[in-house]
Amino acid sequence: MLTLKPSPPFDFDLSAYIFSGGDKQIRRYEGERYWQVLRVENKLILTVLKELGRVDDPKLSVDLKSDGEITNNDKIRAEEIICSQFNLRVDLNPFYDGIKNDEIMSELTSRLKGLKIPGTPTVFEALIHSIIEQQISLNAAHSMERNLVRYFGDTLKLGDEIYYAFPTSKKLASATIEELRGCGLSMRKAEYIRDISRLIEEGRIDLDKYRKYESTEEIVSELDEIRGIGVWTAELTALRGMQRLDALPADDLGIRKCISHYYCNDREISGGEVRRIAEKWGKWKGLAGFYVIIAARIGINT
DNA sequence: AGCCAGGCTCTCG
DNA sequence: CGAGAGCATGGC
Repeated sequence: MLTLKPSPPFDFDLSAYIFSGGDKQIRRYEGERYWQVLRVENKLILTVLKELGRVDDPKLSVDLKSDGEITNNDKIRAEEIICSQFNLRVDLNPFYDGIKNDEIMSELTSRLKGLKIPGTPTVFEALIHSIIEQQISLNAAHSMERNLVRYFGDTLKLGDEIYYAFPTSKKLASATIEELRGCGLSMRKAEYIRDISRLIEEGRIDLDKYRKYESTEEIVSELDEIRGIGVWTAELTALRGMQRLDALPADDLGIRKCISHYYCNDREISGGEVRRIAEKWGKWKGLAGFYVIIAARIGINT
């Protein structure tokens, strides 16, 4: 068991709330607990997170369970992944200060104080999710994501419970198109996912190197050159997988609708208009976009 | 039933 | 080149 000290303010339950409908054997938030399987040093560890403190003095407990020994090094690695994934070390105060002149955003942030983006443990997972979520409804995408993880993901058995880890690039690189299509994916998406996984296995793509990049735009333009990845997919991957809080998927239908709801009276707006509105949020525009999405989802009206 | 849904690529003209 | 068809499943 670990106890983490996130940078305040942090509202874990609000931040994990989007996983309420998740698969119990993959990742889910329920009864004030969030759980998922992490791959640490090629070992599968179930991590269960729970908030013990308060928004202004947060303490996050992490329970680790595996089918073998968990070393001290494993714990350190798991802690590192969770801190990064949930943006625990990010101080939200500069964001709140930075959007002070935006009345609407100020209202939303005061109502959603402590909300941080819950990302993915790996860049690869964010990228595969983003590809699957291209164009189709989230419900359809989530069903395919579940199929993919259940079919290709390694299992962790703890007593009579079984959990699935997100598949490795190695596993997906050797998948057949038929298997991937069997998860509900289109021919195209099956190809994108297999081919990108192969490029990673061949060392032609190094997703983790992007974390070191100074500029998010540079990341997006490089990812954009890969077949199957457009600007939208690259931005979403940077936001959820690389904790780039300045990455705003402006062309996203949900973002466009929600920003219009709060800023343009629900008139249909373009990605370009979203980018223009988002300029004033500066390096926090991806995070601000997430606030707007969550605000709309839980029905905050200004 | 049929149409749209957090895009992207490929193919025509 | 720019526009337009095609894709997959889930939900309304």
